[in-house]
Amino acid sequence: MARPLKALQMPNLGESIKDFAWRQITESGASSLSLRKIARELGITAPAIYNYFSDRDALVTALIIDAYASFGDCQHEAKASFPDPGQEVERLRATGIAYRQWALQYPHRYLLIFGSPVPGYVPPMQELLPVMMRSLGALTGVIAELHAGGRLDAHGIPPPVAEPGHRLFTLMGSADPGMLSVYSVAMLIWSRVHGIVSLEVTGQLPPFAEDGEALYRFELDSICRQFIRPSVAVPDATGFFRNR
Amino acid sequence: MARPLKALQMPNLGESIKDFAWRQITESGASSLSLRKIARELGITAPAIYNYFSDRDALVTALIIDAYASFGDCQHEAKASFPDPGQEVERLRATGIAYRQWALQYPHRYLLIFGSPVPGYVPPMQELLPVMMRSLGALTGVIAELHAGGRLDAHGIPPPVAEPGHRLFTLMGSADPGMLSVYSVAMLIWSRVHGIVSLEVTGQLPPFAEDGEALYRFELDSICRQFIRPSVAVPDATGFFRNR
DNA sequence: AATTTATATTTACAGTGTAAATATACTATG
DNA sequence: CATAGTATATTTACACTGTAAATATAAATT
Repeated sequence: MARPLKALQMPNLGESIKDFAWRQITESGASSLSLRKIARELGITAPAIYNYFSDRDALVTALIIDAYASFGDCQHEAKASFPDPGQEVERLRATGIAYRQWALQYPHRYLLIFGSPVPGYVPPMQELLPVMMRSLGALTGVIAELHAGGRLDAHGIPPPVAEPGHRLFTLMGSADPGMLSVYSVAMLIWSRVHGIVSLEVTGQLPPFAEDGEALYRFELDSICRQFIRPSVAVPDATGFFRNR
Repeated sequence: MARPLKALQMPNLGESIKDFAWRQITESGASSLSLRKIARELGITAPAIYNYFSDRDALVTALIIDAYASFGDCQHEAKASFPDPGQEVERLRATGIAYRQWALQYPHRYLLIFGSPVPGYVPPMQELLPVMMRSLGALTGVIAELHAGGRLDAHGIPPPVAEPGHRLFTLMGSADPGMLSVYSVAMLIWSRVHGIVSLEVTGQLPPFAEDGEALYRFELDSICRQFIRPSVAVPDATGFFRNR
């Protein structure tokens, strides 16, 4: 037999391959992903997969893109849960909480994105940049809104080096150079959130600190304390907007 | 031939295997580590390695332990560069700077420790805990010294859950339960430092923020601002030791 | 009806980690 | 000194892996 009748074929084989790949990753980790094993479970031969993915790396890239989509959806949903003006702080906290929840709910997706799990795989940044920017866009969006509302404290933050036309401007949705340090704030917050969550997900926190949730909530609190001014029209003893 | 003359044998074959493994990791990444390739370059056959390492994983564990030793040395040296009483803040900054420098100098060692690079490898925590604790001990030591000098601000920090006899007490070198929140501070600082450095080393910072050094120095500054009180006998307008 | 294209299969190759059996150099013991 | 035991290697073999090449056939197109 060379090719089965269409009636016997599996519909959407491309999606099925990804499904089985995810199942395999979830069961035994991303490192043990095997085209042959996927084919075996799908009842086809291994080279047939090459009709849908030119490479094993192409499959991994497709999985990463899906993971980023799931992650980005989660981030944007969390952000949209506090849509009203004046809810910027709650919006920021919600995206932060959602970050950790998503990572704990889908540790393998998280590790596929932020770890380096698959043997010889090198991520094609050019292809991944759009989905990376979209998911990061939830955070940068919140920060930009805080900035617009005059509640962002970005003093002393080193702005990234970027000439006009740089992708950072398109990410921020603005060509205002003053937005660049706003963007640096997003990177700093991202790195803090990522730091504690990555340690927790990879199991490097548990040997030392058992209660990841408490640590994480403290970290979110101190992030808010550092980068957010108290609400407008609440001057302190020394002056306006001077909470440091 | 079954066994070459001792005169022709390579001395310290066990060490040589690790050397070639490191060279291989440095050249083409930890994921492409191959016993056969090591044996080929060493002029022996692959199974001969099993006389020195029971497993491929055993070899990886040995490499990780070496990497931790290098990392721990670097941390403790940085700490020892400001040994005098009263230099606690400089001591903390020095270990922070050293953390990033070591990671950038030996990215593959860093990734071997903090990433999950080798295919099916699962780290044997019980075996690695001592070297992990030693390298983390530099940071916890500095924090403990800040605490002893009355310059640590740990208010609001959730202490880890630990009954007497827990390894955290041995790590802190004290059975004082009050030291536990001190320990949480170390975890928080570690996670922040790790977050920004891991993004930079894995190349996930560059697409967005080019100048990692500036961001890192800012992060160290804000860490110091958050957790360190101003020096003694410098009361502010509202009272002593009330810098928040 | 003939041709092209899409989707498989079969076969094959080079690579991997590692288990088993085997052979020899070195070391210790009777 | 002879002999047994141990350490260190080789050879062989197995079950995997990703993937390239050639081939065959169903479905779509001309």
